[in-house]
Amino acid sequence: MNNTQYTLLGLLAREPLSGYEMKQQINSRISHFYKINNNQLYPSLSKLEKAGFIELQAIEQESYRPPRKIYRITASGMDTLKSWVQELPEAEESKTFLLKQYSSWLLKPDELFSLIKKKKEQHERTLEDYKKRISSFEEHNPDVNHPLFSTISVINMGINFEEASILWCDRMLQLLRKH
Amino acid sequence: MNNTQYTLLGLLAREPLSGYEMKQQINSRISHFYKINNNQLYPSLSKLEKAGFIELQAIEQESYRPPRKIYRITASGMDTLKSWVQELPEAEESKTFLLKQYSSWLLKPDELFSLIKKKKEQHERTLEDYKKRISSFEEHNPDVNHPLFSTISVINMGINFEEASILWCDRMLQLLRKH
DNA sequence: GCGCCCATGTAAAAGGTTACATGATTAG
DNA sequence: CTAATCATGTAACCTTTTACATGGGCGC
Repeated sequence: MNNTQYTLLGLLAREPLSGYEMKQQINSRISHFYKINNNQLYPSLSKLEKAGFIELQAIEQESYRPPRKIYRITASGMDTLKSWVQELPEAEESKTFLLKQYSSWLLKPDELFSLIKKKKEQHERTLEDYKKRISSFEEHNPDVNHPLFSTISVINMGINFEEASILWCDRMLQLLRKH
Repeated sequence: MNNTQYTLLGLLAREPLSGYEMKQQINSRISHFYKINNNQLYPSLSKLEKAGFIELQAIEQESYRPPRKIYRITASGMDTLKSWVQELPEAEESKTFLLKQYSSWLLKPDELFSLIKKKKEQHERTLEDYKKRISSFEEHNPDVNHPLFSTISVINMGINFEEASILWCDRMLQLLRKH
């Protein structure tokens, strides 16, 4: 099981869909951080079906058009998806975290709360690391055409990302405290 | 030529290095967004050498240790790297943009300025897209265990990222205006 | 008539991960 | 005596990208 297969499960957890519809949803709704092509889609569906995580619900035929194979998720697929969502990915796998969050509605509020708390701590550690690195350069004020200029600006981008992530975690934790 | 090969060129543009040293630098300095392993490293070095973008500077042998092959970048390698850095990657390739920025010191200040301006516009477009999407859900205040809750929180994460990126672009543009 | 949409799928290639192999030295 | 470091490299596998194939209907 990989990100692609879990992503398909995540869509089917919301509603039954055909392969074609899943591709459309991925390439529109979550296109800013994930894309899929036919060669990942159709073999992945076959694998998920063989593993018993999804099953054919119906084959729709609309006159002249090619038949649409509508899949639905099974109970075992739901369980598999849920335990994947619950695992905190490594710090550098930001894509994976986003994909998991897309199915975070499957978790109990307190499960989601503790997951995001761990996520926040992860970002705080990375932020500390960046700040340590940049502090050793702080005195220098390098010219634009010195390598150090790029080194510093890349670290600054990292700092901005980590701060944005921490902000998001805080907002989520606040929201979840109300429940 | 792929990200891995350009990344190696980017390191050699700063100083001559052995393959082992390149791996160490990647897995420490820029580890938060890029990693490399032996099977990418050594074949890539061979390819870069055959293409004439890098060349052997020396083979250092320190008594008992294995010999170190020190590479340096060629003029044609420098040109290739520079034109790669100058191309704005697609919006979803944030990793690639970071890798390019690591060698942004190669560009003239006004070249870098216009690159970052384009980058900022890209993020503003994506941000608008996210805001449009979320506005259609705004009235709803879904329960934690409704799929819409996850949809909204994922879009919110996207908004935070885009805003952080725009902030970074603004800071860079301000810095570059001084030059 | 040309290209796009629908809807499934496959083939080939490129890119990336994990694990292994060598062999001397040093730190615990 | 075990594990780690230095330094190169290869083998096997998994993932991802690009391109192709079918075939009716629709817009220009």
